[in-house]
Amino acid sequence: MVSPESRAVEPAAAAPYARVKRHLKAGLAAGRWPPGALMPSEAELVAEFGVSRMTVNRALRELQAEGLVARTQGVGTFAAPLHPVSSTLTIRDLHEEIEGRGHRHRAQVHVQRAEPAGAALAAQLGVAAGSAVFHTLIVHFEDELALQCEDRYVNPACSPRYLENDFTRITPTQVLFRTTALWRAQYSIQAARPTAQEARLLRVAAAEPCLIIVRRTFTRDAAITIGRLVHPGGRYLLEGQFAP
Amino acid sequence: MVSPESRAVEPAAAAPYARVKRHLKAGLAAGRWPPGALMPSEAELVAEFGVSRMTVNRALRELQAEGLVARTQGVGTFAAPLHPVSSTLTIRDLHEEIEGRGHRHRAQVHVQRAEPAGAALAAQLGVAAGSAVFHTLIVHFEDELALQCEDRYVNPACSPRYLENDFTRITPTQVLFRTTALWRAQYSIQAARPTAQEARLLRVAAAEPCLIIVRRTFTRDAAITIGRLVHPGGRYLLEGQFAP
DNA sequence: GAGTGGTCTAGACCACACG
DNA sequence: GTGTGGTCTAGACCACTCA
Repeated sequence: MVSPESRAVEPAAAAPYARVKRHLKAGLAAGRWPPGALMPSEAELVAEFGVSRMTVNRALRELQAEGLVARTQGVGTFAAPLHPVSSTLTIRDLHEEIEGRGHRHRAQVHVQRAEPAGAALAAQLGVAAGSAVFHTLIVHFEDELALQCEDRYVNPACSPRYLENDFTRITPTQVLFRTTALWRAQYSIQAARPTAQEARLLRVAAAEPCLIIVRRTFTRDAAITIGRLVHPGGRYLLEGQFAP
Repeated sequence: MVSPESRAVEPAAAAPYARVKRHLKAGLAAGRWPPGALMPSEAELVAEFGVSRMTVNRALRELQAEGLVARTQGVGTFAAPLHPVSSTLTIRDLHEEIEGRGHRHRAQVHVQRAEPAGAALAAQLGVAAGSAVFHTLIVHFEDELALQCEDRYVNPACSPRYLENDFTRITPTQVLFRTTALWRAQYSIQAARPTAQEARLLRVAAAEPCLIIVRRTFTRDAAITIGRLVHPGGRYLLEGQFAP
């Protein structure tokens, strides 16, 4: 029963499900329904907004997906505790990031070959110990300043032609995105000193604090690659945001 | 037309929308529909699975929310480029994290008072320069090993009774979660040397690489708090996962 | 049993993009 | 115009929880 005119009056939240969502979000932000509190049932919202239950259900389902409410069948909908603050961290391709800043990206390739895998590496990549894996060691520069040392091992089964690329023109990340079906990624971030080799390649002091990201990516059943990304401290900042 | 018996045979994906979703996810993982490829339309999936359009629509909408497909009205559904690999990074409350490992958490409170805010800090917290803000400086130990130095400023308007807490018993994070309606968080992560004071408090060498997280949280319109969390390198590892 | 969420349907109207 | 996704409805059946 919403006339087109009334839509024109409030274009910000034309869709009924969005209106319901916005109303609930605003209430949560305002501190009505403190964490754990029982929120209105679907039936109540149906009556309040004069929409169908499916519409209300969609609003609540999306709030649940966003982690703002918790729902239990047979019990009700509750304001989420908000405890585990999960943030979205975007790891962009370095080339895009540098060019995005209007600077020039240059890559220096130090290693690009197949090597027999040691036991630990073979286990991590899920290949037989001693079998050949691809290895690249590349230093990325932003306007002549070393920004990242990228030491990467690739499972040949996932990207057989990996080594044929010219890594001064395309980054390993880009290659792997294009040739494999990424399924899962796992990473850890820590601060540490670079290895002697890394310090030399990055042209920093051996004691320079570095941000070290170890990242493993997988298809559904196999490991694609494991990479160690070393950034000189102060030259790199990971940034993230979280908004409900 | 799915009989109850056929459900019993495959309990893993009883719900039709989940079956459609699973089918599409599997196809994406298998490399059918490479990034950018046009995927089946809603009408085609309706015919293929013998379900209603709303059901198919829900499956596709959820895949879109998960970043696996991109949809454009009037055009179609496409396999997502997968380019911006966003990962979910969970910053847990330190107390829970330590206890979760079966260790003991102890907090040493060095500063707990109101202070006049300098210009820069006042601007970040959105208060008048020189007005009082709450300041806590706390070192967190895991079994007598310093794990984090937490230097935090709090907007008094958001948590007026902040200073009344016993921070050896409850962490600032917990207090703020309970007393404010968190709305948005923004953080940056980098590797650097600790300040002289931080090194002393953490009992590490001045040159020890540290993982430094600067985190600001906001309600909808005001800044709640800004915190600088310093972790001695090697004693802390941020971990994250990304799975479609 | 009453109330809750979980899900599905069959049809509908709309906005949009493209040839 | 045709095909696409975006959305809504009115009703339905089910599973679950709690008193």
